[in-house]
Amino acid sequence: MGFEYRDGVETRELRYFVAVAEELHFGRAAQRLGIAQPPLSRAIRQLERRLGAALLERTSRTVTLTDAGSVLLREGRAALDAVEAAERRARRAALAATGHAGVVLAAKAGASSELLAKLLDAYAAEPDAVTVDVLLCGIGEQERLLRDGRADVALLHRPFDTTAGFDTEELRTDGQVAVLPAGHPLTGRTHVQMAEVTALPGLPMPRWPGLDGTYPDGPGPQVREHAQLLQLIALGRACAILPDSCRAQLGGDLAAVPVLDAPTVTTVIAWPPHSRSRAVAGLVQTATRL
Amino acid sequence: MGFEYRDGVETRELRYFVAVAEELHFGRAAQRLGIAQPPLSRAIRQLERRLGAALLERTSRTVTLTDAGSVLLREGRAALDAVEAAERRARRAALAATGHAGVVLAAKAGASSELLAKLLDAYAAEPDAVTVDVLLCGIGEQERLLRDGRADVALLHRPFDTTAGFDTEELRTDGQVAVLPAGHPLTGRTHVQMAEVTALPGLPMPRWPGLDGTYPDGPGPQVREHAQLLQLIALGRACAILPDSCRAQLGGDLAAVPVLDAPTVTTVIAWPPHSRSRAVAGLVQTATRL
DNA sequence: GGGATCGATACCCGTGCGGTATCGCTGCCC
DNA sequence: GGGCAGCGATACCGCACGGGTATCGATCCC
Repeated sequence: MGFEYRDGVETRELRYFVAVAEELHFGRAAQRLGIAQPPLSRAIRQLERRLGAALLERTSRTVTLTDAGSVLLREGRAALDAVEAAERRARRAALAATGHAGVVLAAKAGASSELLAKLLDAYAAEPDAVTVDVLLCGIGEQERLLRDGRADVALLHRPFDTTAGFDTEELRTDGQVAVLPAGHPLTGRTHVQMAEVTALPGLPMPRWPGLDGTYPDGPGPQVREHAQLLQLIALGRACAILPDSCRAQLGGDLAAVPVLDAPTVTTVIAWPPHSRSRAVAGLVQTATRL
Repeated sequence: MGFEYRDGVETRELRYFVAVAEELHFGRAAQRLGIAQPPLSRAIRQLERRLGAALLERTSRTVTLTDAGSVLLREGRAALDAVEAAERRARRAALAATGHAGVVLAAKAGASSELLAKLLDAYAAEPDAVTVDVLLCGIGEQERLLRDGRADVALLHRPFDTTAGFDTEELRTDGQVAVLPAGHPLTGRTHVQMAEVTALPGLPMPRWPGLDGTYPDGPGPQVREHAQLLQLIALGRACAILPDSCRAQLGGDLAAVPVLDAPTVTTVIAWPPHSRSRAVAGLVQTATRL
C-alpha cells in the first residue's frame, strides 16, 4: 500500500487540473473539457496522490486552491504553453522544409503601426527575407502568443507589457501625450501634467479588459480596441494618455498634448530565448537598424 | 480516413521522442525508457501522424533527425523541463505549507566561494530568512536546475553561462588572471596579454566537458573540477585564465597575473522569471546589497 | 550468400480512461 | 425543520490503447 508512482505528470492531467483550478467547479470544468465529472474527480485525486500534495480544498459546496494548487496552476499553465509551443514549432518547421517558410510577428492591434510598417518594408528588402505573417492581437496577448508558439517574435511596450523570460532589443522610446477631443480647453496648452488629465470632469480614462477578459470597476467607458477608443474621445466621452507615436493616427477631430510627467514608453522587439530561427534573427537585426 | 487528433501531445510521447532523438537508435532508447522496442516505434509513428510531420528519417540501419525533429527535440526538452518544474515546485509548495520552507540555490562547485559565503551569512541575518539549501553543481548545470525546478535561484557567470530566459541581477564583475605554476617566468610580470598565455609551450589550456559530458578535441588535459585544475597547474601540466576572485583559493604553489585583454566576468544571481517566492526575492535583495 | 542488426508489423493481453447510475453531504428556502 | 437542489465522491462497466512476445523484411558486413 502507499505506492509512489515515479513517472512524470501527463499533460492531460495538467489540462484537467488547470480547468478545475480556473473554474473552481468540477462540473463546469468537466463540461469545458468535454468529459463527464466523475473521471475528472478521479484524475485530480490521482494527480494529488502522485504529487503527494493536496491541490484543492473541497467541501460539497465550494472548491478553493491550496498554496500548492496555486503554484501548480501558474507553473502548469507555463508547462502547457511550452508543450503547445513544441508542438506548433515542430509543425511549422515541417512546413518550412516543404518550401513554405515564414515568421509570425505579434503586435498589439492599433499600436506602433508606422514602426511596424517601416520594419516590414525594411525587412522585405533584405536579401534572405521570408514571409512575415502579422498577428494583430489584444492588449498583453503577445506574451502568451510567444510562449505557446503561435508567434515567433513580437513587438512589446514597456512598462505595459512584461518582457520577463524573453530576449529583447529596444527599438525606440516615446513620451506620452494626452489625446483629447479637438477644441477641448487643454488643447491650447503646450504641455500638461498627469493629474490634470486623469481628473477631467466628464472625460474619464477608459477601462481596458484584463487578461481574463473582464473589466476592472471604475467610471470610464469599457474599450477593447484602439479605434474604438479614438472614436469615444472624438465623441467627447473619454480621454486617454497614449504614446507619442499615436499622433500619426489622429484625425482632425482629435488633439494631442504632451504629458510631461507620464512614464516614457519603450517599444521592444522580443523573441523566445532559445530561438534558432534565421528569419527571427534577421527581423531583429533589421529592426535595430531602423 | 485521415483523422486529425485534435488534443495535445502527452508528455509520455515527448519523453519517448527525446529518448529516440538523443540515442538515434530505437533499441537503446527503448532500453533506456524501460519498455520494449515495438511500442516505442508505434508511439513515435503516432506522434508523427498527430503532428502531421516526419520527425525521424529511418533506414533499417540508421536513424537521423529531420528539421522538424531537431526543433521538437529542443522545444520538447524545454517543455519536459517545464512540466517537471511544475511538478517539483507544487510538491515543494506543499512542503512549505507544512512548516518546512526553504530555497535551493545552485552554484558552480568551486566558484565564487567567498561571495557565496558572504551571501549566505548576510541572508541568514535577515529577519524573515528561511533555510537555504546550496546545490553545488558542474559547469553550466545551473540553468537546467533552474529550468526544471530543482533550484529556485542560481549564481551564474557571464559570459560563460547563458542567462537567456531568466531574470537576473548583477552582483560583481571581475577581471581575469592567468593562473600559473609558482616560479614560471611570466610570474614576475605585472600583467600579460591573452595571446601570451594561450600559446605557452608545455602549458596548454585545459578542456572542460560540454553539456553532453564529452570533451572537445585539443591538446590540453581533460578537467572536470576546479580543484583538479588547480592541482594540474601546480604540477606544471596546464595553465588557465580564471576570474580574479579565484585568487583567494590559490596556495603558495600557484601564482596569478592579470590578463589585460581577457573579457571581464560578471557574477549574476538569476531566478525563473515568474517566481513569486518571497524567499527568492529576499535572497536577491540581500545579494544586491552586498 | 549467410548471419547479424535493427526497425516495422501482427497479434494478444491487461490497465486505465471515460461513461452512466447513484450516493452523501451541504446550504437554502418555504 | 424537512424537503429540495446542487455538487463532489463512489461504484461499476466497457472499450480503447499502451505494452508485451513473436516474427518479418531490409540492409550492412564478412
